[in-house]
Amino acid sequence: MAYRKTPAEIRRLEAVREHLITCATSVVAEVGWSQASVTAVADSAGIAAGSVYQHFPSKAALAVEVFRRAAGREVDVLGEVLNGPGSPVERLSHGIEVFARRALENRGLAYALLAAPAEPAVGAERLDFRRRYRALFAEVVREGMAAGLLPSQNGEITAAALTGAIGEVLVDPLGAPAESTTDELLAELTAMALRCAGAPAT
Amino acid sequence: MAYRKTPAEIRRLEAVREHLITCATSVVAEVGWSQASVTAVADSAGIAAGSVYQHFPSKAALAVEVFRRAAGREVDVLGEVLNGPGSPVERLSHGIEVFARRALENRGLAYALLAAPAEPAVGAERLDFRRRYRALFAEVVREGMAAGLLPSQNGEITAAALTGAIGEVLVDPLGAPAESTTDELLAELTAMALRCAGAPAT
DNA sequence: GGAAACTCTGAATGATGGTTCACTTCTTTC
DNA sequence: GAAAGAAGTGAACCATCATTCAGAGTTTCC
Repeated sequence: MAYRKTPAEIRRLEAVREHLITCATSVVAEVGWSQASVTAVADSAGIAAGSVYQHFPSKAALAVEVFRRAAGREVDVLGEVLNGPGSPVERLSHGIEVFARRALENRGLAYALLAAPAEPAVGAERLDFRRRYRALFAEVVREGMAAGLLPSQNGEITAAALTGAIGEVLVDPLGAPAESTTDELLAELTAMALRCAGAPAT
Repeated sequence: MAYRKTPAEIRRLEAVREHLITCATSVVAEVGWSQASVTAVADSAGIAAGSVYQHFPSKAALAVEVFRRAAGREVDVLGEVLNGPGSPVERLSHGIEVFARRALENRGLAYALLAAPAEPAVGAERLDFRRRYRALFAEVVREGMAAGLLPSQNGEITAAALTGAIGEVLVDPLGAPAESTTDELLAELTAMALRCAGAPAT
């Protein structure tokens, strides 16, 4: 026995891996998936292209990890709000506002997560996360119906519609330069979502 | 002067071009953009790969033409209904039903137009057509507001939301095998859309 | 210090798939 | 029928990147 990774070495490698993921996320947020070559990502992290393969078996695996980390944060935040305190309708409204505000504050990343062209592996991951958003919304809609706050409806379909509607509304502003009327956009978006779920006008 | 295309020859060439577009559309509907290689498309049309370049300067140009033709038909049909007879709310409901029914009847193509991963040129075209859908919906929403049938709202945002919502609701069933409950889906979808625009419950 | 085991490097490799082109085949005109 | 010009062919070409790998540099442990 002549070599055994010391704890410090293990930590260093882990840190490099994390740094790589962080840098890759930045690159993707800036130039999109299609322009985020292994070389570009490695350069951004200050390592050689070949070294990427010490941490990930393939570019796709790295891309999936980048997507999962970033999208996972959003699902977590949204779930936190949607399952938090307040009436179902309040939670829905607040959840959408928080989601949209976060997206508008990090447009590049949001666009990458929501809509930017990506390799198949990332596309599959995106579908999976859309399903999670749907599930979160569907649960709130069901609770709203149970509480008599929302009219009878197919919660799954409304949830899918909310997911698509929010994405579409955000994507166009995401492509455009900084929107001066963020607040109006958020107000209209949440109002639309409440109508979509059938919440009575305030 | 020793050669000059005869009218019949011009027609023949035009027919070949049309046939190529038709076959390319079928291939895309069946296997998606990413699998629709020049060779596959040419094979399907019964010509050599090189011959494609007698009709289009690049694969991207052919892909864009395929997209425009197919998406243009849908925009036309939707516009026809949305600008047809009836109250704004009726037109909106009917338009969405027609759009969704057509999509469900040609799932492969609908998926290709709405969501399938595609090269940048097609992606740009997709954005453009989404804007057209939005414009059509926005006009109906405005008319509904003017007629006092819909509450005050930002028509552009509602239109974007409708576009995204319909796409999202359809895409999942589009991926799944034939839905036995098409009618229920259509009913829920139109009901959701009317709520989204703020039409009073029937 | 030195052998063993590992990490890092970046140029070479390889796969993919759009595009080109020398050549063949077909059309037109005289 | 023959020359001129165009369309059709498909194998070769080429550009793009992800991936590999032989060698250089580091770390570990005796």
